[in-house]
Amino acid sequence: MLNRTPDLDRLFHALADPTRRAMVERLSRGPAPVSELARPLPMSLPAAMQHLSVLEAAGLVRSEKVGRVRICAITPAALSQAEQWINARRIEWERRLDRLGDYLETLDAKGETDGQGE
Amino acid sequence: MLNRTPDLDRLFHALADPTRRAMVERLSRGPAPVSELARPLPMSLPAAMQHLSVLEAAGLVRSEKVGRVRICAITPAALSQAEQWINARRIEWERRLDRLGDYLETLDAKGETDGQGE
DNA sequence: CGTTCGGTTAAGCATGTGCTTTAGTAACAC
DNA sequence: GTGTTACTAAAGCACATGCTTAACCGAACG
Repeated sequence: MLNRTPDLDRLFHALADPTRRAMVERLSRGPAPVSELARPLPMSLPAAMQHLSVLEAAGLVRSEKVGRVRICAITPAALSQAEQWINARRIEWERRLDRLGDYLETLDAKGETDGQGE
Repeated sequence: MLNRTPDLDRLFHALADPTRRAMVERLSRGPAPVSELARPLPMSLPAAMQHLSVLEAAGLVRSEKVGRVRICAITPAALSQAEQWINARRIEWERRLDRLGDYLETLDAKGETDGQGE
């Protein structure tokens, strides 16, 4: 049921790098050419390109060549896929804590008890 | 402003592995001992333990020894940190598309024009 | 006591990742 | 045409990751 993870793998892996997150942050504010993405980074341009292709492989970024310049832009849908997975986990444990709450309430009828907390 | 990323690194990296996500999924439904987390996995127990320590290092999982058994549980707060980062990106590009929308509306007063699209 | 169970540590290895430098190619400027 | 700009492709290298097996430890059980 949960084996369809090839793109969540790529997605989270892409986001696990500060350089790549910086690129996504930059692109959230609008499209940019490769060289502009690379300029602030402490690495060579080929290295930046490699990060970029990881982002593209993850579906987070889309790019298109215009003349000799490659313009990059984010693909919002990909990010929301990651968000959905996280959300699904939260729903699960919230429901569980909810049931636990119910259970503790039934215990509450008899006295004070707790096994929860930071 | 965005250089405080040491734990987003660990967090996304931890989630980038299907084995580790499976563990988180399992733990979302309730605490479990190490051996129960490891049982369904196609790998040795030490390998599973290593994944587990990645999850702990990322702050996603907390564990405690009870007798000779180690009980593991998720730490919901960590997940929401990842969610927040994703959300922040969405807010940024939504605001940007919003401004673009405004801009296109002002153009609309004069006629039909577009520079945006797939 | 000794044995099994659950977990832990350590060493070793194959592969992957993140960078580098070097050497291109295509578009634009002159 | 030549030269510069912006990107791309390829090779190579240092280090990290993900797994293995073997050996070990303390808790529980007889």
